[in-house]
Amino acid sequence: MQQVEAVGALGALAQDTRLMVFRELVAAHSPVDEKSGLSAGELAQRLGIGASALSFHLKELAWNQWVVSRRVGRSVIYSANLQTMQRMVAFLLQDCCAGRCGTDQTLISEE
Amino acid sequence: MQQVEAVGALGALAQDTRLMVFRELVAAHSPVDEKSGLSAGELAQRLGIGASALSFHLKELAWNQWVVSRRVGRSVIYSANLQTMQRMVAFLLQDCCAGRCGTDQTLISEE
DNA sequence: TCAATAATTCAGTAATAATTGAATTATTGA
DNA sequence: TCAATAATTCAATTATTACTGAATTATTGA
Repeated sequence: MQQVEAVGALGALAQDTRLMVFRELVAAHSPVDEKSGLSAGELAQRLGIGASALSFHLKELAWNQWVVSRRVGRSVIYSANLQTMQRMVAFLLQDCCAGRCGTDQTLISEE
Repeated sequence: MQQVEAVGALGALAQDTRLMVFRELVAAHSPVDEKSGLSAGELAQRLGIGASALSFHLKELAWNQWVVSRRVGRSVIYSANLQTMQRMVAFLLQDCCAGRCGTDQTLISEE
């Protein structure tokens, strides 16, 4: 990850609605179940957000790779992309303690 | 960590200058050396930022617990607070996969 | 104490971002 | 094909945020 990408990604999460959406999708996540995730409508209902606003925020999250989407019939299913978390933490701790404290190892458990 | 705190903390890092500052302090970090850190002036020089703007951004980082400061003579020394990173990742992955994928374990190496 | 250094606060300006409702696009079932 | 459902885009408004330079506060060495 690079600086500009990191600023964008952090900004994408730094918003009340988007953070709620992301955490809802993290909870709904499954590394094994291909069908895991929540539709835009389901998210709107659970979190009490207008469809328009939600769509705006989902776009922001998707653009910054926090979520991925796929269409299933009339619905669009969103799911969390946990790899972005790994890459973000690795970026933030790059050169930590000038490399002397070993944080460059794997930071979150693999899927 | 709670939602409002997390939104604030993420927003604090989601800015070009502040992210540079934080990463500079992460690189300068040391878990053992009590005197580790960089003065505001040193940071301003290294990153090419005006003193006024830097002060504004450091305040934001400090408020959100990404950095801590201490006065040493005329200088104020800033250093990264890595515990906030741990707390943030734990918050973001809370209930991950509804608890089935074990990310709730220690996420970054202890200091 | 006084000049110099280090850092922060303040005021004004410019740019960015979130929210709302209406309009639009896409997909499906009858 | 047509009405209904799901989601996104658009336009306008409001609120936040970052930056600059000047003024202020704190600390030290001569």
